Amino acid sequence: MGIVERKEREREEMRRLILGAAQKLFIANGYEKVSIRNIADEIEYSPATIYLYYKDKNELLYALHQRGFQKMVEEFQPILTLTNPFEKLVAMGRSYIQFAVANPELFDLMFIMTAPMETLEKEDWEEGDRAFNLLMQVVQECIDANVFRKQDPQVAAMMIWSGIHGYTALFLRKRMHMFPECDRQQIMDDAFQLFCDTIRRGL
Amino acid sequence: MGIVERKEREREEMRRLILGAAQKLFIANGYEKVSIRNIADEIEYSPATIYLYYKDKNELLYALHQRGFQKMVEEFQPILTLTNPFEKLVAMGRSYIQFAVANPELFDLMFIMTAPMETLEKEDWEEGDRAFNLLMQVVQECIDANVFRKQDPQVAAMMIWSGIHGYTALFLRKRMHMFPECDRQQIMDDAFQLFCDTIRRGL
DNA sequence: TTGTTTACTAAACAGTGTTCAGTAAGTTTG
DNA sequence: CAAACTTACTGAACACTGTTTAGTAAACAA
Repeated sequence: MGIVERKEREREEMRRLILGAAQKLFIANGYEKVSIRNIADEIEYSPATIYLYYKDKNELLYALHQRGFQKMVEEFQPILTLTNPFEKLVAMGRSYIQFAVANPELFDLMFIMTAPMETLEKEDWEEGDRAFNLLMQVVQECIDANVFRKQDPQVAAMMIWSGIHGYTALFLRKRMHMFPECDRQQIMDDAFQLFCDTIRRGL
Repeated sequence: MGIVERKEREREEMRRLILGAAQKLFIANGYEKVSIRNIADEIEYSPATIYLYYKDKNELLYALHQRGFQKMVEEFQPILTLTNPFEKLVAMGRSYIQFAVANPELFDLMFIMTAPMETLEKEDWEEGDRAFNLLMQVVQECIDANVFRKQDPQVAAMMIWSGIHGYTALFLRKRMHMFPECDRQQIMDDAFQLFCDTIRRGL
């Protein structure tokens, strides 16, 4: 009897339905319009039903954050074919920023909002770990190619990620509002370029 | 007749009372416990009264964010007496991180949360501008002292700020949860050190 | 066919920011 | 001093939020 299997499938189907509705609302109207009631309306179920498939809103946001990582990893795929390790690194940084500017709300969910992270209690952040390891690998390639001096790739990767993440976070969270609006993008680009040049020379 | 002056004083007094209560709740219980109703309870007024002194919650949060900057600038004061410009820069970075770790909620309000920034419509972010100029000045000193090569101090300052802000934001928003808890502080410190060494060599 | 499990929901709880009509005290004017 | 006006304040409501619980109807197992 395949009943339990069918039920399992239906359950998975329902989780996808909920998540899909959440994603739709999220992309169309931004984070603040994604309420349990709005999701419930969208799929024509009662709000309480959602709690039968996700423990709470944070868990749902974590699942959405996972979809964000999937999308990001897909977009990063072409870069991995580059042969020059430093160029690869720069391309990754540029893509990180581009992804953030093109999908600000999704990026926010992935790297800034605390809500989705509240679900991880003891176990670690898998999506982050995979993405970080990808970066670390490229840093190692740069070290092997003598672009960077010999050092701990973990620390170097952390430093690079922080550097790139810095503007992105400041920009998205409106912390470049001391500059006139027209200049902001330019300053960000210049600062990114300068960061690349600096680690090229100094790391 | 000094009545309008007295009323003005009383108004200012009331704004301080409200802000003080908000600050108290904020420091004692963190951001999520700071609701208009809680503030009203604290000062023994009705919630509606608060709206006679602050346009909305964002304006109140902006005022709180200003207090944060005051506190931060105070803590930065001793550093400005240092004579070596590069040492001064490193000390500023270290203090930025220390401030964030010691006052995570306040730092969040100052540099991560969007709510307080929603009040600025066309006018720019004064507190940010002042702090950034302070940094830019020190960067200029480093250029003058030939520690850094000749370049646009604005872009260089932006790059440095982003670099430092990066870990801080990632750390506070739980994006170092791929590392075991005991290692996080160490990795952050190492990455900070590496960032300092790198800009020393490459900027 | 009876008994049990599963899937779902209406309604409530406890909170949130914000607005508005109404009141009471303070101030000015005749 | 009394009447008119102004200011300061509040109770109650509005429209939301996440979440829980008791109860129902359908699906399944015995």
